[in-house]
Amino acid sequence: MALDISELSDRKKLILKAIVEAHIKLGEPVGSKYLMQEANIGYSSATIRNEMAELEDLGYLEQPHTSAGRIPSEMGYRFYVDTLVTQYDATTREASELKKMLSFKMSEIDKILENATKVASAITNYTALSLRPRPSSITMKRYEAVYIDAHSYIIIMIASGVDSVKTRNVKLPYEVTPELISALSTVLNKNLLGLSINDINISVIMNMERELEEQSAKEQKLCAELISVTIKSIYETMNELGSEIKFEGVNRLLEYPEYKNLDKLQKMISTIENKEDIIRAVSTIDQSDDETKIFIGSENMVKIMDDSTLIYKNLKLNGKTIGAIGIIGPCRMDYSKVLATIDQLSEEINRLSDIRALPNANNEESDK
Amino acid sequence: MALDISELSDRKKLILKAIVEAHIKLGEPVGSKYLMQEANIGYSSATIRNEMAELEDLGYLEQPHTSAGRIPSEMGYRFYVDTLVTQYDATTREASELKKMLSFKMSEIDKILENATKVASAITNYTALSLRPRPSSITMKRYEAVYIDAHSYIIIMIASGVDSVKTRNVKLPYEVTPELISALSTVLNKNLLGLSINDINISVIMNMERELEEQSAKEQKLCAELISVTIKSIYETMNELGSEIKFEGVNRLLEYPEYKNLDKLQKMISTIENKEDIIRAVSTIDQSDDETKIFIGSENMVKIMDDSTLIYKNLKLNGKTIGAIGIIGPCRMDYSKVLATIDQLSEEINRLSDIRALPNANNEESDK
DNA sequence: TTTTAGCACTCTTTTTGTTAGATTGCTAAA
DNA sequence: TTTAGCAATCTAACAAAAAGAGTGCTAAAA
Repeated sequence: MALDISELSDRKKLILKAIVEAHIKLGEPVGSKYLMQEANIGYSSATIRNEMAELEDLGYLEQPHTSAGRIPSEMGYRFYVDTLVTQYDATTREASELKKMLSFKMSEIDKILENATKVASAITNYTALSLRPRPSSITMKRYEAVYIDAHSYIIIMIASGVDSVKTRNVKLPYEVTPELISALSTVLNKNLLGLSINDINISVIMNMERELEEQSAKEQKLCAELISVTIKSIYETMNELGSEIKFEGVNRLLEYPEYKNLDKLQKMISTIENKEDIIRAVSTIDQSDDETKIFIGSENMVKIMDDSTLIYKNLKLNGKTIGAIGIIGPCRMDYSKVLATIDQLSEEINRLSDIRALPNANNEESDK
Repeated sequence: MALDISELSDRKKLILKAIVEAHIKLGEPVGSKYLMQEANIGYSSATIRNEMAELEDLGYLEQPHTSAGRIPSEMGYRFYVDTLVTQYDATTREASELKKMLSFKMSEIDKILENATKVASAITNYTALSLRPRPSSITMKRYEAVYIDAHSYIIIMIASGVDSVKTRNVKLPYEVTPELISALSTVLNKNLLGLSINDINISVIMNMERELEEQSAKEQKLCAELISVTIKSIYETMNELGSEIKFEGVNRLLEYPEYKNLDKLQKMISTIENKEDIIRAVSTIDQSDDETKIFIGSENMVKIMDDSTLIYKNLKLNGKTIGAIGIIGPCRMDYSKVLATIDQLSEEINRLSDIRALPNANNEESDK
């Protein structure tokens, strides 16, 4: 099955491309007669038939049943996107609309991702998703511990690069004072700024315990415990921050006949609702990778998502990966349009940095 | 059509009840023969037939077509839940499981609601939803303003009753100092504690402006603007806090034949995805109401949700409404089970207050 | 008077059969 | 090497028939 691309003649490529595009357009198996008449292939249906038979032997096409036309196999789609897809030419109208939709009152990372997802889903008419950056790449640029009462305080964390603010409520089985919490603030900022989840090791923690002890003049055990629960909270927050996934336009799935099969739809919606599977699938992708990734059908994807394609790209802002955006739909997807939309979106977001630099009077929410 | 309940003979009630329950179980129209054999009604099918014909005349039953059995009309369901439903006797096993699932490491309101929704969906096998309390009933017990840089600061708000913490990032077109932001903190806490969204009026705002001016010794215009954007953020946060709605188990919809109709399913999923419609529908319910509300079919519900039932109940913790929980499913719903589950859940949550009172070592996240 | 058995009638669902249409693969001719 | 033509295969669509379910009504039984 592992055949060189060079094995395909130009005519085979032409025919394969025509079949994939016709199938994307119509959603039905395409036959030799249709190809001869509608696609501009200068051969008779018999010739096309022969080529199709060979393409099927090679694994690029499939035949649902004897008297049906051919549909592309996963391998066929893969070949199509890898070599044949002609870049979709986003019309100027669409591009400017996209820019308008995106630039609307945004600055905070969650907002950008949310909006990008909405725009992507609206323009492509497929289900879109967004992901936060991986936990390992998240660092904080500021910590703040706020005393609530003798048995609880709040940690506020501001993530670097993006203005995302997270808070966490910590309850304690022992008593603390406002002074101790304030000292905790100082220690956190002194020791943890810029550290990622992997950088926070025992020696860092030990050091923090010692410093808190010195600063607060409280007993060693109390300080150790306070640092311990605090670190645990920070750890959990960083993890969560790195695995948020959001969907937009789930209902659009229903517009495509491939999900009219309720079993498939059921599985797809479960996958979307549970999220973990998709997060795991996407976690294999290098975060600094600038390429648009395409997973067709069963290609190392979540097993449940056979027959579906995920197109996925990391988003950068000021050179830093702030997350990723993806589109999910049937294998029979308008690849050129989706690819163009995703590329353009990521470009526009990159360009947003200029807007962000300007101070402005909009208040932006930080959490939701 | 507006007939007294007293008009129904006991036998009619018996038969109506049997029909509703059989239809809930089977999902199909039920006929006289089935009732005679399976339900324990001591009459012949002919007698049952006569009664059924009369129940149909009275509006309690419907006949999809001549040779089909009867299905309950909305009015039939309504009568069933109002008078006939025998309280589902949650087995001890189920009850204890429920308690176990609920009590797991919870204290923060979001967690409680999220968990309750999951449990409700899992036990009933329908789609569950949760809502936050209405904006008008939300007050804050603490404000904290944290200086970030000359052009931005963060407001932290802690909602009363529940430990829900919200933060908001505010960007400014003019410069501020740490001292000014600290003064802002003081002013906020002095003036806004315990005030709901409706209580914050012009005179409160004017007073805050004056106090901030005195405290910070900054120029009047700057103080006025700072108060203004801050109030705007607080206002938005309170509003958001009061209209959060979350769903769990959407995929379960697909298990019921009434949603096999893709059109209906499509509408339902859109409704769920857009949320506003449901929020609006539920907003009509008195928040202090302790009753379990049942909306069957077209009864003053979102128009899109014809053929579906929403069961809905406010949740209280320490006597205060902390939100609400609901179940959505087909009209043909296992009412007794759903009602029992919801009632039991709300009771268990009420009882959680005891657990909450104890200090404990768990840290609980506050935002997500 | 109330209940029930029986039966004709209606409508749906399932089955079966038939036909028309689509598409292929193969063969033989161009 | 390409193409025309044709038999073979399969599906989709339609129609007709049969089976099944349930009712309403009538007349007999309790």
